[in-house]
Amino acid sequence: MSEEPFSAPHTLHSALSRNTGYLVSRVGVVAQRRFAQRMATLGLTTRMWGVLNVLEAEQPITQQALAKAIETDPSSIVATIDQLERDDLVQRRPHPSDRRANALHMTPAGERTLRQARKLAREAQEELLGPLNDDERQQLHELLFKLAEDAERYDPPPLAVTEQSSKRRSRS
Amino acid sequence: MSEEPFSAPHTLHSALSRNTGYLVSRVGVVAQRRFAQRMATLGLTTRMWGVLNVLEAEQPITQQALAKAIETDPSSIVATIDQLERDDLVQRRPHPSDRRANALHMTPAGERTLRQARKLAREAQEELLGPLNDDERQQLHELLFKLAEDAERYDPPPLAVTEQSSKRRSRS
DNA sequence: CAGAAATAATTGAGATCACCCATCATTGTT
DNA sequence: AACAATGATGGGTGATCTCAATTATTTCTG
Repeated sequence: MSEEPFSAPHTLHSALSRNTGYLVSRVGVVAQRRFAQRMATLGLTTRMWGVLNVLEAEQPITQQALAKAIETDPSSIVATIDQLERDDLVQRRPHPSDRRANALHMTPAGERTLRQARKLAREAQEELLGPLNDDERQQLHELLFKLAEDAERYDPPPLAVTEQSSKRRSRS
Repeated sequence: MSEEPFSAPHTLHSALSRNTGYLVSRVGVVAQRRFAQRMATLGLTTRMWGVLNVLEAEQPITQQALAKAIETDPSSIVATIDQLERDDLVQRRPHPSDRRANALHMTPAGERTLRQARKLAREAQEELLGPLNDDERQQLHELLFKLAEDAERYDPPPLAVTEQSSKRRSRS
């Protein structure tokens, strides 16, 4: 009897929201979208923001290392750095011991922009986590961190699917 | 302060993983990617999976309502239904009272496929939530659900920004 | 030490996808 | 009857991701 033929749609459908995976994914894109919007204010993309963050922590870094750190294709880094260099937020300098590589450095302007970006990031965070109290935020963060850590260990990026598996593997 | 010049990259950088927003987003894409891979096994995309789920819950539904339910553009629905119909998982029937609309119905094959898809979804879920115990899973789900609920209320999908008055673009 | 293999940066070609607009048929409104 | 709103659809655009190929340089190996 409770089966209305063409009932109201109303988003976040229960049939889907049962799946935690669906929820992470969904919340993830919304978070990303909002974040991107905020960052656009400073002329930054999410990736540029990522670069600045990593760069601040590991000042002279190589583009390869950077690519791994922000989990993206090395070829995508190129354009990102191009942009950042154009905006004078980052500099490509010659790597001291490897002439193939670039040593990426942040400029003073880059640091300034990063500070502003941090403010926006906090705002975005606040907006996203609005409905949660401090305890819950803490919990959520820890849980997600575990997943992120684990996921990454297991996630053999969609590339290199079934090769001869004759690839040298990194060993830490 | 030990500042190694070109230290190891190692993914999931601390500078980024501090942001819960970054974590959701990151975990979200990984989850989605894996999920999609699994679903591809059955010839399904994530969106098709979403359609089947909603459809099962609200049998005769209109494409518009469906679009809202799975949070996507109505025009994207068209191709999705085309595919599902081609695979004989879904049928477009005439809407009883509105000749513009289609009444979407699931076929028996659709139900079968959905059941199999559910199995895969459980597997994916299991893989994703591997490092968490039952309590934690429960917690995570509830937290994400709150966020999803809230986000969606606030999220004025990137479309229909404000009115025609918001033509401002950042340029530097 | 020469030659081979691996690595760093880069370019460019597809492929995919989200978003948007215009169109057409139909419905609802006055 | 005229007009606005809605459902389905097609098409077009731009952004993004992925992959392959290229060049320069370094590292490995016999």
